[in-house]
Amino acid sequence: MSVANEKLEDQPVSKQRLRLWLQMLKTTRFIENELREELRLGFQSTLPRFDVMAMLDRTREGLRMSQLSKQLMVSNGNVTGIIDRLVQEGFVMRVQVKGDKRATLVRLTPKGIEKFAEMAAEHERWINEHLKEIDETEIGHFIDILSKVREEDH
Amino acid sequence: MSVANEKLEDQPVSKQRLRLWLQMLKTTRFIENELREELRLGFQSTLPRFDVMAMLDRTREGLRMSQLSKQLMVSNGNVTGIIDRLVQEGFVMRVQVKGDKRATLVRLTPKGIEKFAEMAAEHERWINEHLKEIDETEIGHFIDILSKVREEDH
DNA sequence: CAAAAATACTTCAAGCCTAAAATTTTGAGC
DNA sequence: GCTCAAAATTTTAGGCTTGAAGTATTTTTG
Repeated sequence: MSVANEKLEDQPVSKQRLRLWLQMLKTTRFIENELREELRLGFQSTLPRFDVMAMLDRTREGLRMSQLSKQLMVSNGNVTGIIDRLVQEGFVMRVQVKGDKRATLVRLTPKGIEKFAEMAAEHERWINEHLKEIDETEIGHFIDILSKVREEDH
Repeated sequence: MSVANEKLEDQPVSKQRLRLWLQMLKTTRFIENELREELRLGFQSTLPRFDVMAMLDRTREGLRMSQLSKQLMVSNGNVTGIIDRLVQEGFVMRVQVKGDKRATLVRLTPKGIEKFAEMAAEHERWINEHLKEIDETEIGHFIDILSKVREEDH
């Protein structure tokens, strides 16, 4: 590729991608702020707790701490603290894995399942409202682009 | 709208929007994790500090604390702590606004300008690499969709 | 089988983040 | 000038987050 090409084509695209990234960040931050507020006022809960409960709701038999932190892309030590508080509140319980005394299985309590169902219904409504401008065709396209980013990046 | 319609059309779209949101979150979290690591290893810095410096670099005459927190969409008290550390490191300085003793102007020091220039160049390269799968046509489309979300939501 | 390496998790220190309360200063209305 | 609401920022308490160090257990390997 020529030097002229680099100046005329690569540079602008690189700046555009940067602009796109800043928009992505701003938009997700905006929606996260809204959700945080809604969870706080409506359920006296937080986003991280909701995320953990959502993951546990999908796997009722429970998940290991390491699986949780990997799926949520947050550190190991972080999950420990969030689970501590959820256990404290009675929404989650720790169960020993038999055959491996190092591991812990974490699962929702009946109270946790009930609470999550309420939160999830509202959550879906909030998201649908915030993203209402994106139509069915765009959703698919958008998801494709996003998954390409994560695939490529390994 | 009929009940049948609601079941056949609204429900699925609402689920799809939810899925889209989860993908957005996962993708931005992934890229943020990469950037955090790169800033830490390459510059002994952090994402929040970089964000603040980026904002200050765009407005060399300085910004008020309140403008900073509004632009970055983070709380007032949060910015105080980040600026404290940047001042400590010598990259930022606080200047009194004359005519209003309540307000503080914050601006980059020469050392801060220099440091930021280095970081910004690398940062643009990292973003361009992570988003390399998104071509010029898609970028524009993507940005349009994102801005619609924030517009609509007020 | 004993030593070493790997795995699962927790603890720790430091930084980021929020909402709410506190502090200081400003600006109106009297 | 005085009073008081509004504005700009900091402080505070509590929760989230990370990377690194620590503990216990399991697996590998010599």
